[in-house]
Amino acid sequence: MNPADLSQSILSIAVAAVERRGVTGVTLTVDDVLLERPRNRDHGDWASNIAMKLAKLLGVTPRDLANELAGVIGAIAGVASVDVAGPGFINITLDAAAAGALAQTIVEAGPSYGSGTLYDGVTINLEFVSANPTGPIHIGGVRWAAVGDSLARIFRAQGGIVTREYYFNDHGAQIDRFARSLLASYLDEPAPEDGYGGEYISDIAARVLNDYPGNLSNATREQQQETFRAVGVELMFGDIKASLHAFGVVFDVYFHENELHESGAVERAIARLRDLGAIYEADGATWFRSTDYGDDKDRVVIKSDGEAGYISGDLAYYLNKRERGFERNFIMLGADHHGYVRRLMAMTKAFGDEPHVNLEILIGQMVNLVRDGNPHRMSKRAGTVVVLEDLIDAVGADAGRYALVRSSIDSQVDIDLDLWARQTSDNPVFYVQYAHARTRSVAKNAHGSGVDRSAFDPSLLAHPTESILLGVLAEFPRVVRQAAELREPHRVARYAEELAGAYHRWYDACRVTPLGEEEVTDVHRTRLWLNDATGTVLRNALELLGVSAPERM
RNA sequence: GCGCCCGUAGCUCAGCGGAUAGAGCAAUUGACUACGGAUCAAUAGGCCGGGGGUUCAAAUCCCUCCGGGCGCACCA
Repeated sequence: MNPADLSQSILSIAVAAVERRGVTGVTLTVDDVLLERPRNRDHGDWASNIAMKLAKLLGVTPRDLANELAGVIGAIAGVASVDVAGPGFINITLDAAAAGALAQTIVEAGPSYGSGTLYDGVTINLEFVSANPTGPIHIGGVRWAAVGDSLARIFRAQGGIVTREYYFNDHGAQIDRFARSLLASYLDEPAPEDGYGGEYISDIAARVLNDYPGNLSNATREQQQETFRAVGVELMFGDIKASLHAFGVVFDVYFHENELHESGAVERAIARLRDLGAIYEADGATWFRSTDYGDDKDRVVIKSDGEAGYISGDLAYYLNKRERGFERNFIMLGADHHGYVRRLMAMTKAFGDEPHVNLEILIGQMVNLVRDGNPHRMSKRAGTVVVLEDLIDAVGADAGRYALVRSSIDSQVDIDLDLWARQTSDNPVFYVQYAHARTRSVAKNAHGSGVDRSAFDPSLLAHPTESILLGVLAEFPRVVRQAAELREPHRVARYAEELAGAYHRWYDACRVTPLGEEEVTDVHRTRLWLNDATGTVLRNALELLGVSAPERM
C-alpha cells in the first residue's frame, strides 16, 4: 500500500459520496485528496482533509462527512484503523504488512524509485552559470552551478528531455576590455582604466605567449590584441569548463553569442518583431515597443551607433532555442539581474509564446562572501575574486554543492570559506552520506552473518521506528515531484536529511544481523529489505543533488 | 518614487491553508566487552518583524507599516 494507491481509493470513495447526493458539476482529482503524514504519530500513518474540503459543497458538517467516509475507508484492504479527529481530519493507520510492502517495492524499483512522469517527453532547456570568459567563475555563479545542475537531474527524473546550456558571451565590449588587459600585462603597461586586474590576467597572458611563441613581437598592436583576445578567451573558457567539471557539472551545449551575430539571427529576430509592428525608430536608434507587452519601458535593439543593443542577442537566442525545439526554457540569474524578467517576458509574449511557461526566469538571491565575519567585496577588475576552485579546495565538491543546494534560492547565503573549511563535519551532507554508508555496512555485515533477502514478511516490520521509516520512504516520489514543480531542489536535500534521521533512529532500535549465537529469522531477512530500501532512496536522493553516495567514509 | 527577494529558537535555515511551528549547529545531561559514536536518547530555548483582513482553520493568502538585500542605461 503506497500513498498513491491510498489516495486513489479515497478519491473513489469521495466521488461516490458526491454522486450519492446528486451534486453535479464537481470534478475531483487525486490532487484534491490531500493525503499527508501527520506530524504527530498518534494521529496515524496518513491523514486526509477531504471531508473539510467537501463539506461546504455538500451542505453537511465536516465531522459528519468525515464519519461517513471513514466507515468506507476502513474497509480498504491494508487499512488497519480509521478515526475522525479535530474539525474533520480522517486519520488512517495502515496495518504493518501493507505499510511494509513498500520496502520490497523500493528495492525492486532501484534507481527508478522516486521518478515520475510530470514532464514526460517535454523538451527542457536549462541555461545557467553563463559567466563571461573574462575571468574565473566567481562564487556567485557557483550557486547556480549546484542548483541548476540539480534541477536538471530532477526534471530528468520526471521524464523531461533536458539540455544543460551555457551561454558563452563572447561578443560584447567586456571581451575587448579583457583583451586589452591581457595586452597591457604583456607590454608591462598598467591595466586599462576600464579593464581587469589581478593575478589571473598575467597568468593568462603568459599562457597565451606560451601557446603562440615568437611571432607576436613584430605584429601590430591590433594583431597582438586580437591574438590575446582569441587565445585568451579560449584559455579562460577551458579553465571555466575544468572547474565546473571538478564540481561535477557538465553542460550539454556551450552556446556562443557570436554565432547569433554572425549568422544574421539577430537581424532576423528584429525583422520578426518589425513584422509584428513592435518596432519603431526614435532618437536615431531602433526600439522594441516592449511596453505593449507588459514591460515598464521600451528597449533599444539597435543603438544609434549601429551596434546591436543588449536585448537583441536575447531575442535571437530565445528564437534559436525555440527553433531547436525546446518547449520550456529556463534562464537562471542572480538577483542583480531581476530587472530583466519583465523585458524577457514581454519578448516571449511578443513572439506569441506564453510568458512563464515557454520561458521561465529563476532568480537566485545574492551569495555574499564573508571573511572572518566581515563582508568581502568581490571584484573581477581588482582581482579579488574567490573562485570555484577555492571552494572545492576548502570543503570539497560534495560538501560545497550540498551546502549551496540545501537552502532556497530565495534566501541569501553567506559563504565564509574559513568557517566552511573548519566546519565541514557540521555540514549535514555528512549526516546523509554517513547514513548511506551505514546501510551498505549493515548489508555487508548481514550477508556475513547469513542474513539474505530470501524471505520478506512485511508484517514483521512493526516497530515504531519502522513505521516512521516506511512513512518517510513513501514520501520520496512526492518530494521529487514537488521539487520539480516548484523548481526547488532544496526540498530533496531536506528530505534526505529527514530520511537519514529516521534511518539512524531505526538502526539504533532494530538490529539486522543476529546478536551472538542468535538464530537468523525472517525478522532479520525482512529488515535487510528495509535497510536496502533506505540505502536505495538515500542514493537516489543524493544522485538528484549531484552528491556522491559513498560505500564507506 | 517604482519593482523583485527576505524577516521563524542564541546562529544557519526548513515549513507552496491544517492538529501541540521543526531540523542542524551552539548549550546542559545521559548511552559503546551490541550490525560504524560522523550515531542515538533527553533537557532548555519561539508575541513566526508590527498591525489589519479573508477562512471552519493563517508562519503560509490579501492589504498596510517597519527593517534588510538587490535592481530601475542607446553598459554588457
